[in-house]
Order: sequence, then structure tokens, then C-alpha cells
Amino acid sequence: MNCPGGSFYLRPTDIVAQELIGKKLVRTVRKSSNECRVAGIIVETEAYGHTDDGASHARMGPTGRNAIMFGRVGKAYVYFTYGSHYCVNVSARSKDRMAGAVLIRAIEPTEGIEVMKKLRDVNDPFFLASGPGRLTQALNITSRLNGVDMTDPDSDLHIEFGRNPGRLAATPRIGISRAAEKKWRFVDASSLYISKRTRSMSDDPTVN
DNA sequence: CGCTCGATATTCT
DNA sequence: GAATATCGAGCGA
Repeated sequence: MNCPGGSFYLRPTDIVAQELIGKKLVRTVRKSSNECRVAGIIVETEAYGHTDDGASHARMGPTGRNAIMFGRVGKAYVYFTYGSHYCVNVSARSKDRMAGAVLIRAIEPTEGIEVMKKLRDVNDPFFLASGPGRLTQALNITSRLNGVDMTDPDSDLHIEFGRNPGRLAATPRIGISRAAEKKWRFVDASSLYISKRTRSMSDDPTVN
């Protein structure tokens, strides 16, 4: 299976975030000799910028945590938040910016669903990966994967071409107070796998 | 149901 | 000390 290459991520982050809807997020879980794909279609993303975006971790310049946002594009930026959850991003930016990333907030599970159920300890497929913290738990993503190349099909965490998205909607981002006017959250509004709280905002969408 | 609250990394004030 | 790119347990109506 083929992956979007570096040039895909070397564009404005809001464009990359839109075009990631419908792509496939793939986690390769290796246990002893055999390996197992755990994957799903990306249905919700958020774009984060650099000094142009007050809500971005990169807004004040590089720190230990956000270093990946300033490095090569197409890499996994994984961080721990609220004392209990991991979030996954892909580093991305336009050529005239120093930093940026796209947060992957939800996937529609397609492969390795039994593995996800085990990792999450839930059965309802909706609750497997509908939210940034749930998604990382379902795919066993931790800070160990920070910095892996998501354009490489051999990486344990990478992004592949998927399907054509359904109805694309843009809304303000979730859980931020700075730069709240930016409509940099993107969802496939026809998907059933969007968290309920975020779904209600898409009922009044700015359709692209 | 809907609301409050705890967990506690990382950064900023 | 406060805020945050979150989630779910535990409560009370």
C-alpha cells in the first residue's frame, strides 16, 4: 500500500488537515514473529500553525516537547496531556513557516478491530477511536512513537491513501481559547465515528 | 441522563 | 500557581 510523501505535508496545515480526511492511519503491532495491522479511516482532524496561530504548541518557539513540529514534515508528534492522555499529530507546514502539525482526532476503525477492543476494554465500535485520547489508546500510541516517519509504509505508525471523503465540514477547534475564531477543525460529517460533543458543532457546518 | 471532578505532563505566568 | 489540542468514573435528579 502506498503512502502520501513528504510534499503532501509541505503545504499550509489547514490544507493538509482537510486532505487527511479519508486517508488511512495504520499502526503495525508486532508480537514475537507475526505482525498485525490496526487501522482506520481518518474522519476528524485539526490544523495547528506556528506564530500565526495562538492555539499552537509552537506559538512561542521550539521547546523540548514541540521539537517535532519544527523538524522534517511527515513525522509523528505524540504528546501527553491532561495528565492522562496521548495525542497524535503529523508534522506539516508550508514552506514559509518554521513549524506546524495536524492533530488526528478520530478514525473509523477498519482493521484489527478486535485488537482495539482489547486495548480499550470497550465493545461499542463508536467508542473505540472517536476522540484523540481514545484513538491513541486503541492504536497503542505512546511517546515511544514520537518522531517516527509517517510517510514510510515500513514504520510502525504511518498514513496510507484511503478512500474519498464524504461531506467535509470545517468548524472551530475543540478545547482551545486562543485563536478560537479559526475554523481549522475538519470532519467527514457523513461519518458516524465522530465524538458526540464535536458532532453537535458540525450540525451547523461551514461546508467546504 | 447531565454535571463535576480527578489524573498530573508540559509550559507559561 | 494556572491553563491545557481529554476522558470517564461517580454522583444526583
